[in-house]
Amino acid sequence: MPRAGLTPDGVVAAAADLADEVGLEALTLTALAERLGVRQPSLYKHLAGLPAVHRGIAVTAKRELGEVLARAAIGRSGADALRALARAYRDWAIAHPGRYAVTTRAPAPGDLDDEAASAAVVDVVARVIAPLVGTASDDPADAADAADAPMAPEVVHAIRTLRAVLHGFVLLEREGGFGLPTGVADSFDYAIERFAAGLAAGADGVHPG
Amino acid sequence: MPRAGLTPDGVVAAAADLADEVGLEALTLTALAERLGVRQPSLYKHLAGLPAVHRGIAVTAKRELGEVLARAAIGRSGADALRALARAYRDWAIAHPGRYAVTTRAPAPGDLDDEAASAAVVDVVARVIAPLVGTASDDPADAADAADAPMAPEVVHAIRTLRAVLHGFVLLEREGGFGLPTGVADSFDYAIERFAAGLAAGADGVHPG
DNA sequence: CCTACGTGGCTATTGCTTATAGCTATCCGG
DNA sequence: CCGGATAGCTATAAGCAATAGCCACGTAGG
Repeated sequence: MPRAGLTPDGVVAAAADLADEVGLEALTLTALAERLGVRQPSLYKHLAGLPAVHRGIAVTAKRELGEVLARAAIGRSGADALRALARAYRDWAIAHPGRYAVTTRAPAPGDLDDEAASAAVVDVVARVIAPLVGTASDDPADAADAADAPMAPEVVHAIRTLRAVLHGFVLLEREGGFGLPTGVADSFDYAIERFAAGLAAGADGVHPG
Repeated sequence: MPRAGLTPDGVVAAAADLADEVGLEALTLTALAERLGVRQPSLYKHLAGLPAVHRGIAVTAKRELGEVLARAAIGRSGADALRALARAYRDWAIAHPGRYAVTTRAPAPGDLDDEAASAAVVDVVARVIAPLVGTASDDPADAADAADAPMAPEVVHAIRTLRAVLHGFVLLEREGGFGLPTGVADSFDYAIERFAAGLAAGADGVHPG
């Protein structure tokens, strides 16, 4: 019996692809082992069970998402960067449903790799959003600062809000939460424009007129 | 062996409570049967398996949520109604995690009860949001109209956006997607205020200044 | 009153899942 | 070239949903 030559990283990579194809719920160790040409218990030589597989997918997926978002925002600023970031997020989530499903899970406390990957994603979003918050100063230096200094509460709120919009939209779209798929892309663009407008409106002025 | 006197509705009610307590993922037929003082296969005399249990929870939960939202919006209008609706949504979702998890699933096509319950929730949201969309006319008649006539695309977009914000926030909060729980309520309020401000800003004016 | 049928609850079983225990053969370092 | 670490295997346990088939409860009909 020749060895299959598996590695933890290889198993995780195969698991991520399989999760994207069949959905995270349908990702079983048996199916994963079959794809790797190996019996199910053999996977335990490389990873400590299904939770470890999920965690592995989460770390690589967060790294990928962080890179995709960063690339999308390169060379753009202001609302333009926000639009590009949002579209890249949605496109990636739709293209990688299995990876995405595990991306929103918080890292286990003390899991440094996972924490770093998660922080990298938040950092990209922070750099795009910080200049848009409140009285919308367009000084690029603000964006750089946002990564180093502790963020202002309003920036934290804005980041969470954007993540909620993005995450909620992707999830509702995927689970068919919207009635017809008609114009979901338009609705998404609308959501991003409204969010940008809301940020630009500043800390006051909720009531129209 | 005396009969336990179960009914489909009773089983669903117990399942909803159990799901809130242990989480939807941990809601097993075995645990549900045990709580009802019955063996697991007996449940099949009343409901066609786990998917039917989920569907039953979904219908009752959507009805409950629709009522809670409607009650919260009574006697309020404009951004006030929006705030009350949003808080009621979040409170209910946090208080009923099991029910909530199944609330966002789309009804099976042709499932009239589920479709009606889902439509009722959307209807409440529509009545609150419609007056706030675009140039924010405050005529209460608009709200009533929104339920009867086909909704304008912008209203559909706005409803979807609000649902995405609410759903995304609740999910990220529950899964610990936000780093520290610090100020999540503040962030939620911020999100709603920004959303309201974005609606009030009208269809144009994305760029600040 | 009392019988007979419908049905609610049961046991037994199947097939799927994750996970562990223990064996063997392979590969690499000394 | 040999010996130890280990990658893969078989066998197996425990928990899950779901089906098949049995039996006793309880009530509708005579």
